[in-house]
Amino acid sequence: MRHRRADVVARAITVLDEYGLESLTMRRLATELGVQPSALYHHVPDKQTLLAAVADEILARGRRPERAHRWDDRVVEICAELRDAMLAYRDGAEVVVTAHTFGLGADGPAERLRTALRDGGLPDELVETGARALLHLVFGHAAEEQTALQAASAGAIDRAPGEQPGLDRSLGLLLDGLRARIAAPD
Amino acid sequence: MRHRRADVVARAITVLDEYGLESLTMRRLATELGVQPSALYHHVPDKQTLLAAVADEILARGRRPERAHRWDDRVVEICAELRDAMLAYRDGAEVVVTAHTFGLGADGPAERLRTALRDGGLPDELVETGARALLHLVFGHAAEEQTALQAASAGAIDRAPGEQPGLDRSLGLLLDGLRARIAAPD
DNA sequence: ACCTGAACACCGTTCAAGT
DNA sequence: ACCTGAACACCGTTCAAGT
Repeated sequence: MRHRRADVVARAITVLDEYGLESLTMRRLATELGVQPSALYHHVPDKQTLLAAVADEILARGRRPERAHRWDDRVVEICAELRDAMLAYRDGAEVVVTAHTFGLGADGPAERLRTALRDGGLPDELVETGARALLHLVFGHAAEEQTALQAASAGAIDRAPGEQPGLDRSLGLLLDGLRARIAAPD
Repeated sequence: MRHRRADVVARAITVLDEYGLESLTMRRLATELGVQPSALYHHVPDKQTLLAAVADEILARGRRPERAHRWDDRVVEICAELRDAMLAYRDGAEVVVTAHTFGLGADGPAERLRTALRDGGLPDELVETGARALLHLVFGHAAEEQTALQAASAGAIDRAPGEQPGLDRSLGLLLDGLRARIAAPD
C-alpha cells in the first residue's frame, strides 16, 4: 500500500483516539497502515515531528469561523475553540500542549489571539504577554479537564461534553486585567 | 550497594540534571546506582511514580520562607519560588508540569496559593479558579522559559539566571482581575 | 517516490532465586 | 529488606536494496 504524509498523520490520529498516546508507536502505526516501520521515515523525519503534525491537524480540524465582533468576545471564542479541538480526541490536549511546549507545531493559535488583542487596542508588550498567558490558561485547563474526563470515564457520566466548567471563569479574570489596562494605561 | 528510596530519587535528579529527561531511564539510573534495573522496583512501583517523586523533590528543594504579608505579594512570591524551583534543574519544568497534569505529585503548591487567596478575602469559588489559573500560568511560563533557555544554551549568554521576564507581567494581569473581584464583588 | 528486510541499540517490567 | 540473573515483550531509527 502506498501512502502520503497526510494519510500517515490521519491514521496517527485514529490510533491516538482509539488506543491512546501510549499506544501510538511508530511500529503500531506502521502495522495499522499495512506497512513496515521503516516506511514511515519516508514521510516523516522522526516521531517528534509526526506528533507535532498530529497536534497541528487536531487544531486544524477544530477550526470554527469567528463570529464575535468585540475583541474580548473573540478571545473567549478562540479559546473555547482551542479547548474543544483538544478535547475532541483522546489525549489530544497532551499532544498539543507537549508539541507547543517544545516549540514545535504551528503558532497559529497564538497569532490569532495576538490579533484579537491588538484589535482591542492593547500596547504591543501587553499583546505578547496577554496572548501567552491566555494560551497557558487554555492549555493548562484543557489538559486538566481531559485527565479528569478520562479518569472519570472509567466511572459514570460526570458531566455532559461541550461544557466549559472553569475556563470561562479563568479567562474572565485575565480579561478583566487586560481591560483594565486599556481603560487606565500604565 | 544498598539504597533507600530517597537515594533513588536523589540520584534520579542528578541524572536528570546532568543528562536530561530523555536519558533518565530505569536502566541508566540503575547503572548509576551500581545496581540491576530490577532492584529499582523494590523502591518504586514504576517509572511514573518515580518521576512524580522527582517532581515533588524538585519543588521541595526550592522551598523558601514566605516573607510577604499582603496576599497578592504572597501569591507573587509563591509563584516565583515555584518557577525558580523548576528552572533549577535541567528539564525540571517538564517533569513537574507533566506530573501535575496527570494528577500525580503533591498538590502542596496549589494549596499554598489557595490559602493566600482565601486570606485575601476571595469567595471560595474564586479561590479555586484563581489558584488553578495561577498554577497554569506559572507552569506554562516555566516550561516555555526552560525550553527557550535550553535552546539558547547552545548559543551564548542570553539572559542572567534568576530573572522573571514575563511571569510577573502575566501574574499582574490575573491579580488585577482577582483584586477587582474583591473591590467590587459580583 | 515509496516500500521491504534486517539489523542496531536500546526500553520498562516481572519473577524466581539469593543474602 | 534489598538485590541478582535472566527473561519477556516491546521501542525508535538506520540503511542497503528493491520497484
